[in-house]
Amino acid sequence: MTETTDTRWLDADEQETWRAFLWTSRLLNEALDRQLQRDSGMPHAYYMILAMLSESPGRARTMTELAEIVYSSPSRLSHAVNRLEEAGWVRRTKHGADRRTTIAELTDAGYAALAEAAPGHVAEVRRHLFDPLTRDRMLEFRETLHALLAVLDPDREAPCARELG
Amino acid sequence: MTETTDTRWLDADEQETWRAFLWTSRLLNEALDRQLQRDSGMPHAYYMILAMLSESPGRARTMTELAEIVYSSPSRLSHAVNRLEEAGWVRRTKHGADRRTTIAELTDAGYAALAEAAPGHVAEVRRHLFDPLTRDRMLEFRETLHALLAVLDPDREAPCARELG
DNA sequence: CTCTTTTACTTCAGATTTCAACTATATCTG
DNA sequence: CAGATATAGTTGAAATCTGAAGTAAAAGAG
Repeated sequence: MTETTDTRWLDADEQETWRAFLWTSRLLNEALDRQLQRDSGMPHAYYMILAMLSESPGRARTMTELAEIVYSSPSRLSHAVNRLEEAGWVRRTKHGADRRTTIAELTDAGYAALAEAAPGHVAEVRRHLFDPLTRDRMLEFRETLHALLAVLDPDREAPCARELG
Repeated sequence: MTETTDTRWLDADEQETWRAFLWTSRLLNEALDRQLQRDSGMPHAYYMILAMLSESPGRARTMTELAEIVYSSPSRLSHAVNRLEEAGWVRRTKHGADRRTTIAELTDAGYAALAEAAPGHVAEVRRHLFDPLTRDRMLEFRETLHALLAVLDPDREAPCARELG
């Protein structure tokens, strides 16, 4: 509590890097949210839920798994799935063996909505994230992000855990 | 409208890069929000408003300037300043010459709150963003972010516009 | 000097997120 | 098996954010 330690402030380069990261992520997120909301009537967070479900075996996941995959709190996911269920894009089922767990399943309508939203969304991601970068820069960017993720989310199985053995 | 063009989907590397960026920015933002909310009772967005005001001449800015600096919509800023004013951290004044414009000014209490919040916040940024990166990686990361910002926010005066002349 | 347009900001309503309970089921302990 | 604890998920209220509409003042057009 009594933090007598001197703070090591950010130097100019760090300051600029930090703010660049902040603004970049905010602007990118806003651009994607606007595009998806305008063209497909859903926020980006909801698109991601549909996308992750579509890649899951049987297009279904337990709520807990799904929350982990989309980096969402259980509460936020629950609210979101409520809306997605209202839209008819996701269906909830009860797990047979463990009756605590709920399974969220992508409906055909949900898959169709995703399929229709995807091209515009991908175009937006490409335009803002990949078009401005050379391939090499993109790959080194990814390495940097993985280094950050390793600290931010240590428990996650590292996506680049090839060097482990 | 009739988008007959075939979508160029993301390849595996792009997909991984995109999601790494998404999760990194989300996790970092959540970490900072939690730390600031817990230790200083304010969300990160509000901290940023105080911080930007503190760096402004006279610790004051018009609402429009402030909104641009913190990359916020006028509406969001207005709501935020309402709360900051309730907290006694910011004061609104009317501009003399142009009676449309409102000036937001950091109060002494606001400066004090900022000063108290800063060390913990900076430590969190350092821990999550800079400790995991070498200096070179940090600098190249910054270049990449500037390349993205140039597209996301073309009207902004580029922070690295040295090459222009 | 009116009329129109722009600019600066606020407000309203609705949507989403957060955080703290809360319910229900399963598991573990003795 | 009874009781404690852990897990899975939901709910409700408060906070925040969004987008559209509204207000007021300034600037421009005729």
